[in-house]
Amino acid sequence: MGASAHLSPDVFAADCPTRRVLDRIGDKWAVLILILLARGTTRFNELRRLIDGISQKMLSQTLKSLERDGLVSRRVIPTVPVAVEYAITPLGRTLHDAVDPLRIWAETHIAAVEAAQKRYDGGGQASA
Amino acid sequence: MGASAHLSPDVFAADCPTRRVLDRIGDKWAVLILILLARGTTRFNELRRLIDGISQKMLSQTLKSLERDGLVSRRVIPTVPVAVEYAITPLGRTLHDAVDPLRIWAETHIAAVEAAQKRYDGGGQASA
DNA sequence: CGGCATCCTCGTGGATACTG
DNA sequence: CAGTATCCACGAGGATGCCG
Repeated sequence: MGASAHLSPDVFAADCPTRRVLDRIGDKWAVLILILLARGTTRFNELRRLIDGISQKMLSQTLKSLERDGLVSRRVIPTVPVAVEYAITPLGRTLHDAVDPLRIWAETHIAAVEAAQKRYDGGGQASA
Repeated sequence: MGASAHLSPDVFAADCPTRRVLDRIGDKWAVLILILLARGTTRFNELRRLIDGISQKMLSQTLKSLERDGLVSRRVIPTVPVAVEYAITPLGRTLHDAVDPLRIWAETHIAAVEAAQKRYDGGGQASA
C-alpha cells in the first residue's frame, strides 16, 4: 500500500464522509445524548439532569445539531410552561447501533488501556 | 453518586469508561491514524503525507497518546537518518474493529444525514 | 420550562524554528 | 527523518442574564 497512487478515499481526505461522522461522534455530548434518547423520549431539563456536567448551552446546541442531522426529533408540547420532548429517530437509532460496539469495547478493554498507560508512564524512564 | 435512584450509570457519569473512550474517539486524528495503521505498518512522514491536513504536532502528539494507550506500537530503526515505524497492536486492532461499524454507517447514511440537513436548513425557514 | 444572546476564559491546535 | 519546544490565534464552551 501507500503505493496505490490513489488509495481508497476512506478517511484520509478531508472531504470524506467518515470524517464528518467522526467529527459528530467526536462531540462527546452528542453520543451521550444519543445513547440516552435511545432509551426513551426525554425532556430538555431531564436530559440536563441526567447528563452529568453538561451545560445548558451545550445541551441545547448539541440537540439542535442532532435534530439538524435527522438523528433526533423535537416535539413541542404547548402546555402553559412550554414542554419539549426529544426522541431518537430511526436514523438516529441506526447510528446508535453503530456506536454501541464502541461502548462495549470501552467497557471491555478500558482496563487494558489503563494498564498500558501505567506501563507507559512508569516504564518509560523510571524503570524501577 | 453510585446509582442512587436512577438508571444505569453507563455514560452519564463523568467517571464512566465509555466517556474516556469517547474522548479518545473524539480525537478524530486518532481514529484516522488507527484505521490507517490497521492496513499496515507505516512510517512517521508517510503517515503525515497520507493524512490530509494533519500537522506534525498533532501527528506526533496523537501517536504518542495511542502508544500510551497501548493501541499503537513504535519501533525505532537506528539507521543513519533515524527511521520510525508505527504499527497497530492487537488491542488497537480490537478498537479498530469496534470503530469500523461507525465507518460503515458513515458511508451508508451520510446521504440521509445531508438530506436531513438540507431539509432543516431550507425547510425550517424557506424565506431566505 | 425551554432556550437564545453575551461575555470571557482557556485549551486546542496550527505555524515556525531548532535538535538528534 | 523524526521529533520537541515556543509562540500565538481562534473558537469551543462555561457562566450569567433575559425572554417565550
